[in-house]
Amino acid sequence: MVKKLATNVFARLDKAKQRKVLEAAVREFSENGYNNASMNKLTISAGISKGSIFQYFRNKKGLFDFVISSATKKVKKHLSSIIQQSLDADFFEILEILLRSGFQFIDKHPYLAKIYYQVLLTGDAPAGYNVSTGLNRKAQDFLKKQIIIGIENGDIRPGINPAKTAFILDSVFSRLLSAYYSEFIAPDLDLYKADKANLDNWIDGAISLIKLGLEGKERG
Amino acid sequence: MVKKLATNVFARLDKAKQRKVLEAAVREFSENGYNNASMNKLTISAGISKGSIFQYFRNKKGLFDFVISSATKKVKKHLSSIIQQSLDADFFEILEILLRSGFQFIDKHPYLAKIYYQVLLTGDAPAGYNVSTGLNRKAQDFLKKQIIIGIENGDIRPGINPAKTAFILDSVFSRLLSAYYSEFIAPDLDLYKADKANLDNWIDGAISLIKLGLEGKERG
Amino acid sequence: MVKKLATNVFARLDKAKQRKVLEAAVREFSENGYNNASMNKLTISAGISKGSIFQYFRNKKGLFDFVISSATKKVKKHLSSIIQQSLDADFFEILEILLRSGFQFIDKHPYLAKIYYQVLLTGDAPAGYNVSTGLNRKAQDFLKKQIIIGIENGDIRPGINPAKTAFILDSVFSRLLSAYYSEFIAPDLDLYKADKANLDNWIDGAISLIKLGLEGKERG
Amino acid sequence: MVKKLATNVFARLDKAKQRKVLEAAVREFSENGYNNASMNKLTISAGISKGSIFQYFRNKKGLFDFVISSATKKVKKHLSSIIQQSLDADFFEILEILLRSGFQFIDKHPYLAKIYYQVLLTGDAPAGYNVSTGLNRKAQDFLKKQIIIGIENGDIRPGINPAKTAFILDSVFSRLLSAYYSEFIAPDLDLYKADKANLDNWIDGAISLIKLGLEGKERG
DNA sequence: GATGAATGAGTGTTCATTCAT
DNA sequence: CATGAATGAACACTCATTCAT
Repeated sequence: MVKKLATNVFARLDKAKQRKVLEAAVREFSENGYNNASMNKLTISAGISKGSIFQYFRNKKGLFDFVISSATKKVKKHLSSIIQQSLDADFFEILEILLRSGFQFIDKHPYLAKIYYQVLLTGDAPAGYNVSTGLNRKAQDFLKKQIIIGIENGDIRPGINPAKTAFILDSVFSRLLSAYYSEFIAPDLDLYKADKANLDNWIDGAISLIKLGLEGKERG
Repeated sequence: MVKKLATNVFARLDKAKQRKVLEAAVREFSENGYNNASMNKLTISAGISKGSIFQYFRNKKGLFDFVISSATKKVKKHLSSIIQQSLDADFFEILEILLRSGFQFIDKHPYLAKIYYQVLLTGDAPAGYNVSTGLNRKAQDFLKKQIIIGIENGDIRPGINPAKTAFILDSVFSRLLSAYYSEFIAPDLDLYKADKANLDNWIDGAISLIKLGLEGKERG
Repeated sequence: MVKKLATNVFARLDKAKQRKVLEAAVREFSENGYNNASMNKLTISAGISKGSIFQYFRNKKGLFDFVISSATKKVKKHLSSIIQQSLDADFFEILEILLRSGFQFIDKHPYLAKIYYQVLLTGDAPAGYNVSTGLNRKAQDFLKKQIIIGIENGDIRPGINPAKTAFILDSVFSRLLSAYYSEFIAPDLDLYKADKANLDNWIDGAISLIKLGLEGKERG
Repeated sequence: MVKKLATNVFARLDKAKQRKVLEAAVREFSENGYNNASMNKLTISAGISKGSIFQYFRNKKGLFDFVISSATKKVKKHLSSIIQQSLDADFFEILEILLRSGFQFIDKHPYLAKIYYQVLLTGDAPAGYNVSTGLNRKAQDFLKKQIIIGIENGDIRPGINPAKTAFILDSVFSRLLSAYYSEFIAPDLDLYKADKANLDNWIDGAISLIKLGLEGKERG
């Protein structure tokens, strides 16, 4: 017996309606976290009936899974364009591309990043949700691989631990991104919804700091 | 008529009872976040009556405020001992002391850090709660001040933006601490509940990386 | 305008589809009782659209009526073959045939008996459903008639009340049947899904007990 | 840690309120069966708030358990008086006492029997509810023991299987009781809410029938 | 000052049924 | 004639908070 996927119903819907529902869901989860998001309020803000949401997604977890997986798709699409741009770049150029495109992603999808970090950093997710198989690991794996290549290239000085360094770089990048979409992370630092000039300034500053820490060639 | 401060009543209580209530509250908020924490369950696990807790703290927000402020006191006490240790230390030694004592703080108060980062990173807090006035700012201010001193000392090379650098260092440190208390942040990196050897390894690695990025003197 | 009978549409359907729908309905009602049966789940397990089932049967009650009436037809068909077998039999042989064929009926239609007894014994049926016009009365009427004949024959001793005795026999028989399809009725008595040997044993035991109670001739 | 029993809360209530709630619950379960009973409607008919019921009994199953256990207590109390009366009685006198007191019990607690048979015969009970450990087994065990004694006494002819016979007697008795409280079981037989004369008539008829089936001494 | 029973709005979820396609 | 998306009332259950004792 074939189990009907919950999303089949949703997928057959009018595209505009799909977008409306997805946007409302993203917003609700983003603003309240998983457990505190209200299916009731969500249906109101999406302009659909209570029964419909559950017909589309079976339950709250189903909707959340859908939100996450559609977000993941968006991230992957985003990343593949980054990888294109990165082909001939050295390690620190790749870092810059990565960071810059992170900010761009937030510009395009302002609520997704918050959901992602909420899940990752607080575990506020459906029961049994496996956080660690997600994007976080992929991001660090990507960084790790680039670091290894960078060491081989001579871009990065040898003797550093690629996994740990990837983790640290990821920490910095993700906090920069968080501070870009959330006014509370770094008040007074002009990173929240920063304009292009400020952003460039931060990117340059962060990258050059990292460069000094990792670069393979002698200074001077 | 002067409104009695809620905590007055609580403060006059038997110390053991105070501790029991506070511990239960810390635990409940830590495990569930602010909005998802249940006052009902809390009273049961604290072994206290429902009426009493509302008498002591007026409402859920009041209890949360108390938890946060008592946590803040603990952090400050912790920090003042750090400052003592830091008097004759150079910048990078201070960093190490800071990081190391962060891990110690988590060992002593395993639930507090989680509450703190939950509030900071997801905004899961009482309506109108002002996150940015808290410890986060203080931590960064302390770092900033040390950086400025470090530049003056020649420990740190000039040309660096102290505020931004403080923010970045704070990002790294807080993520390291998070990964120490949460199994999901950095699986496979042996930082979650790490033993002394692993911890030293991480601390050394992180500090020396930062040193390379910031240090004032020529390498070699 | 003449209102079309709901079942007309259904009756014209492909026989295989009819069977699929009926079987799914029987199963759903049997496992959950009338009120707790779900039309939503039923349509899924029947592989039919929601609209169609309401077109065929108008509403839940209509479907239930159909299930009951089709079950009644099956029972009647079954009974008529029993009556054939019973033409030359004495009363206690008829009883045995009746009981034995009851077990056979359950083997062939494992879910129907449960529905029937659920309705009869708990009243879990559509609002206003008239239970007492059903098979139950017919079974007792049949028994009553046989008892009267048995008395006339001298198979059964005179002086007993045919209607009451029919009721009592029906009680015993129906409980035996119930215990054959439901594991909870008589645990430890090896009647639930009994094999042929056990079943024969029960039938012999029950019939000979009844014989002793009713038989017309002197013992010994 | 001691888990507070849900019924503690309820037990501390005003007796009149306890009775009101219990009666409403018994009625609701009796009229609708377990799954179809509505906690919402129950609170309304009991005149209490939704929150209260769940404070008293934790959940629907908890309330049901309480209803069943309080019913069981009533039955046991009832039975112990029967056992008193049965001390010097022969087997068939005991049977009569048993049946007669069954009718008396229904007079006193008109809804309990229905709940009991609903659970037993249809399995409409909380998930995981173990039907077979209940009163049913005890009733049959009691009958079985009496049969064994009866055989030893010579009241009952030997060669009879006590367990199976107990099951059959139980079938007859329970159906008689069912027909006394439910108008649908045996319409036209004057057993539903029968007056004393009718009841005596049924009891005599049933017992004498059984006597003929089981009695140890020669007829005539 | 301490208690804990009471509350009703809120939660996620399922339901039988309708009706535009 | 078949479909299945839409619906809103109903479900069991939890919540923070109140207040009479």
